[in-house]
Amino acid sequence: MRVATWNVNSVKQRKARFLPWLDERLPDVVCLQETKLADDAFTALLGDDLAERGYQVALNGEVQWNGVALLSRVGLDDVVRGLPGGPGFPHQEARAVSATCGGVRVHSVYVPNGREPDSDHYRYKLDWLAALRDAVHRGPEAVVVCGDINIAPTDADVFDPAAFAGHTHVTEPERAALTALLDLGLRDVVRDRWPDERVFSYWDYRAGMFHQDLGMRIDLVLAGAPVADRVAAAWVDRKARKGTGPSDHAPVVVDLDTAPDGDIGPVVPPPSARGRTGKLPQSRGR
DNA sequence: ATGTCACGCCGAGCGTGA
Repeated sequence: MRVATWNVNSVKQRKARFLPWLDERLPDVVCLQETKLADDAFTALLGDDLAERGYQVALNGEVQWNGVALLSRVGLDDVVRGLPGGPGFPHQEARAVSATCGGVRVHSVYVPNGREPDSDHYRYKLDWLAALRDAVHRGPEAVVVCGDINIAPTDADVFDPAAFAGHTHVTEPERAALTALLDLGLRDVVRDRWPDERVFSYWDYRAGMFHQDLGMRIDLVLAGAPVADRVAAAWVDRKARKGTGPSDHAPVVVDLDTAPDGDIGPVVPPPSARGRTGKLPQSRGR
């Protein structure tokens, strides 16, 4: 089972990059962040394209900012939108959606940026992370938290720690909030796979930062032990950051080996085995 | 001192967010 997460920075602006990427990488589960689109507009934009490819869709979007999605072709059950009891700014924003896909509880999250240390938005970020921890804590051990976490776990996850001193994404309270989440038994599977490599997932659009590989690793896949033990590959898809019209984030891709009991969840037949339209039933999720 | 994008707004360029 291939799980991918990608902050697309507007799915409307990214459609021409997203669909070819989907057809090349063929992920079974896709977590999207910063879709920047209300749910009806998302469905109008991509509903048919995703149904043709066998994906069910769970959405939590809003008109202008934020927005997350969860796509799955290995089942999409028990969808939860948002973080129950989570904080707002001031209202609850569209930053989380979760569902059970192929036997794994999958969370697609877009953690608040924090803007400036000790700002209202920074405190909101810490509160939001605490609510995420609570939600994961209440759920099963077979869990994966995927998304734009907006925290560089260590100084090795930024191109120059000195350049980030006093800024968000690297402060002790943010890292402590991430550690509290990891302490539930989650593992940062990309760092586990590449312990000593320079691995970034985000590069500012400005100043040729990508070209110089001056980035940060803030898009993470955090897996509970039953999932982390199945990781066969974990990597950042830098190719998706190249060329024209990219997001400022690259996708993170994780392959899971077959579960110990051999249950890989519902299997979607290939297009040739489908009906005349090549389409599968749509998700009933809004 | 954001070398960039993307958003709404309603018709262009500005304020906001990252």
